[in-house]
Amino acid sequence: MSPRERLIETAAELFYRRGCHAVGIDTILAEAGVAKMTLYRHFRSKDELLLAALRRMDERFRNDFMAAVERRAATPVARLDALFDVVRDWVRGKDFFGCPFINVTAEFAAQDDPVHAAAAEHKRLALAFIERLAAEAGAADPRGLARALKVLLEGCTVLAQVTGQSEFVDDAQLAGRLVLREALRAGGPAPASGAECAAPLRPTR
Amino acid sequence: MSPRERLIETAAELFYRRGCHAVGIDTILAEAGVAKMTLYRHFRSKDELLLAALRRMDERFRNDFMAAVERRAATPVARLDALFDVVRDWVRGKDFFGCPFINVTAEFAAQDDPVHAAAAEHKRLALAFIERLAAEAGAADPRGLARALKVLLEGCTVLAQVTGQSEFVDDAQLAGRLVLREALRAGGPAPASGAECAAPLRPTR
DNA sequence: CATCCTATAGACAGATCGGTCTACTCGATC
DNA sequence: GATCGAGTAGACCGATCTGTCTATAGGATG
Repeated sequence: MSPRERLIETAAELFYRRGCHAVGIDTILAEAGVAKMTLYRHFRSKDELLLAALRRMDERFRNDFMAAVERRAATPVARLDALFDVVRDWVRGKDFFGCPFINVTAEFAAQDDPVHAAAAEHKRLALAFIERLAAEAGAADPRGLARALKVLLEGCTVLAQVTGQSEFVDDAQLAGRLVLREALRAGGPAPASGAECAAPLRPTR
Repeated sequence: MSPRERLIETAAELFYRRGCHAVGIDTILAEAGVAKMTLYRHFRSKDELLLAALRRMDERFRNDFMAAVERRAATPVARLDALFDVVRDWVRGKDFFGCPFINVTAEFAAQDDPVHAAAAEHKRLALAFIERLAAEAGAADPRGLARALKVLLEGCTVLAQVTGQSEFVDDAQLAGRLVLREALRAGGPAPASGAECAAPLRPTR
């Protein structure tokens, strides 16, 4: 792995688990085994390294997330439910420290800050993925359904982070099934595909 | 206002809007107009000042929040809906920088850190308030209803913070009414009080 | 008036911060 | 073999960080 790659990977991990302002450049350099001059040959500043790390996290996170959802369920409706299962696995992991994109906005509160903007862009793309699933599922209002589910997903993620209780994902999933059922009943052209929602309102695991 | 009070108030505001690690002691001292020795006479360290500021924010936040909810609606059911209205007012304000308790967990990720624990305690108390309302509303499962609503509230708060779109509160409120209707239908002893939920599924403002 | 407590102002220490600079090594290419 | 670019090691700079120290002022209480 090239020095540049090692820097981005190491920065992404350290920024995520310790916070951006709490991690110094020297720590990243030591962990990555890279000289300081090499860092500044590739990036203008610490903030640019942070931006690169965020872009990397965005790619990886969305790819992994989408792949996990699609691996877990086959139909669009089932995948909308599987969103919560994937989040559950995530928040239960020992490497879970909340959503990295929410976390950076806590340290870069200004909306027009490039770091904050990168986090907002991630949320926009993640929402678009859910909306695509919602459209495939035949929801009358895919955008509204996606936004409601996204609210539930974000909510259980932060509550799991703050309280340490992954059970909030179960509560979110139950509410999600309610929302899903309603959204598909309202104008779903394929009532048969909604059958999965009539299943018992329990987390799948 | 005593120097101690000025320190706590100033620290609460600065930590909230700029982040804990991004704000230095000297900045707080200058803003509060307090000498450095006075700070260390009242608090052992910066972290203890942060803890005091968090406790202050917890008290004020929950008091203001509960008062706003009770001012806005009279019945328990209506108050459960008004939770979202209060959050909407909050996130639309220019002094909104996300939930301060979520924000500190981004900078103090360790669950056993006192700062993180203070944030978790705040969430526990805030949830208890909603659960009390849910019980008064006659929900068959007050705990489950409260947790579902809390997930929605947290979710729309963080999405408003990251994306800058307060409309996520509307989506959350719509989903909340769905959850509320279902929770009251399941075992509500007072079906009449659930009439408010049969109202049009639109944000009240 | 004397004493005591609180608070102030500001110097100071030791560490760490982001960032720059020089000197050197290594490997590939011409 | 000479050259060049990328990377390394580490000194170095000015700024900033948390926290301690001294000296002094003012107000309340004895």
